Amino acid sequence: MATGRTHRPATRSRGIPEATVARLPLYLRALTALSERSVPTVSSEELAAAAGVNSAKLRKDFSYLGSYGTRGVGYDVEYLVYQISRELGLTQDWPVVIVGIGNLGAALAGYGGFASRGFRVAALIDADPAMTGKPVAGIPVQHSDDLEKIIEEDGVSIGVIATPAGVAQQVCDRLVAAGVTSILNFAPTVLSVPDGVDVRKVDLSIELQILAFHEQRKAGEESNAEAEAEAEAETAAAAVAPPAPRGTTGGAGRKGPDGDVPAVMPA
Amino acid sequence: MATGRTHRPATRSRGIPEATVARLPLYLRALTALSERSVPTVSSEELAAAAGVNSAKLRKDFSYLGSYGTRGVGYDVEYLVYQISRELGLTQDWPVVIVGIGNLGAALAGYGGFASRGFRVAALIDADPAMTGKPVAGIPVQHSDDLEKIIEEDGVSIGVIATPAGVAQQVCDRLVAAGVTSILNFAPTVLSVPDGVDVRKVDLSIELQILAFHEQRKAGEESNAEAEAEAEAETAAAAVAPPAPRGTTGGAGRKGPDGDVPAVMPA
DNA sequence: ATGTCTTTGTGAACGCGTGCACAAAGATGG
DNA sequence: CCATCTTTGTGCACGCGTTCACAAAGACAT
Repeated sequence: MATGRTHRPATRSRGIPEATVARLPLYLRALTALSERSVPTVSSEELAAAAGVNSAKLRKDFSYLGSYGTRGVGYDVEYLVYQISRELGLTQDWPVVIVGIGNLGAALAGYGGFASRGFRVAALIDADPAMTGKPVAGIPVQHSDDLEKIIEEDGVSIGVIATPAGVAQQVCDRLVAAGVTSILNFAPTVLSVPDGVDVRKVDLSIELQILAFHEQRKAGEESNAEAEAEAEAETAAAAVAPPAPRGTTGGAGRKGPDGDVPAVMPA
Repeated sequence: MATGRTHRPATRSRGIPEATVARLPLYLRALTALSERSVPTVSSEELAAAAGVNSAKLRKDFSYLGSYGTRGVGYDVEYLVYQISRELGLTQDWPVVIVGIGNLGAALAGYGGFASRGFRVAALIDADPAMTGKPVAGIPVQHSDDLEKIIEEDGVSIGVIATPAGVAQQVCDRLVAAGVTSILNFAPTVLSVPDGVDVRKVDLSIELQILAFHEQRKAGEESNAEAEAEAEAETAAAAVAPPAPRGTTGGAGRKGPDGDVPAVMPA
């Protein structure tokens, strides 16, 4: 999960739980795959397997949408594709602007998964004048001076930020001021937005860090098979690189106002 | 959040809740920013604001790691950076391979957020012979024939898949067979892996679809201010594009409009 | 029509995550 | 040394999400 919702905390949207909404695209993908293979119907068990979830969960998810299945048979693939698409709002056209055409922005511009689901890349925007006019994925890059004009003319309500972290907030502000109400943020920053604007964040390095955590745990488990492990590796760690917990009062402990402090060099 | 864990369902890892682990990188980022500005200490309130979370949640999260704060003062920034880094396993070096050097793979290879957090790009791998030897982000691309050798020689345990969906599963199988135990998957497919292997998924289009859902809801709310809205737009929608609820034998019907095929083009 | 068999839809129980609210801990000043 | 003030750490309650398990619904055969 590279995901993390930000705004709109636990507000059930129109009776459909957030967790369910987040899984609908998953079902939709599995269903379109079946549709292409001309499979007419599918059971909750089969579809759940294809989507990588539990079948009970899938049935409950669908129950929020309505009773679209047939007992004893399963779900009609085409019908379900349509119902989910409609629920997600994919039956209409969503113009999207991508701001920041670096490697990532270019990758996004060329990503087939967008166009295939109702998202249309209305414009690519970059602050670098050298990029202006250069076609990326077949679309000419426009200069960020025209950001407001582009958004208003095309009625864009969804913006993707793929800029460096330093300028993400100001880009965000301009997008919002121009009328964008949903933002997908790839920059590693916390964006602050007014009420009514949704922000979703995708952070590439966070996912890796979570993997590292589990990886470390796996490695630790197999070496310290016994109990011993439980007793905080604190002492051992302290021997390696021990910034003092706090100046402390009495302790002679090396207080380090700016002690060496290991690793994690600045981004 | 663009994210979604896959394997390892609700297993509390060593007493630290998954939800907390997922937030640690967030805190770490905020803390390193403070560290760069040489801020010595920070209160839970301030740090929570910087990380975009609730302060009670932050304190509870930290309480799982231990008592690293000082009442009446706050947390020592440097010390906390170290503790979180250690908990996440970032004090050690994690060699990572990226498979599939298209636009996205190239973006990942050059992403600063990796190197700055203990992740080292050990190799870039692509199946296209034309790519072999070509430097991307300063690292020469290697051919996928050498995948197993690279992984074993470098002791790589984390792999990133940025290939087209069609080959993601086989790439995954080869990675796992060669010894990789954590996988970050950018291909829009459900990967199946043996027990003991962690998979995390980042799907760019899923995030947009979730945004679209909320966007649609927002738009619907303001236009249908009254009750009327509640009564399923079923009939109206059916008039627009109504695949029969149970196509049965007759209508083979509209094949999937979108070639789902994901892109993330290989070269 | 009737019975059997498959699969959905959901009531209910459970567990995790979140947020409140407060006591305990320590800093700071007199 | 005592009083006051700030901020942490956490017990507790609540709500969301997940899972189980089963009754109801329909297909299908006889």
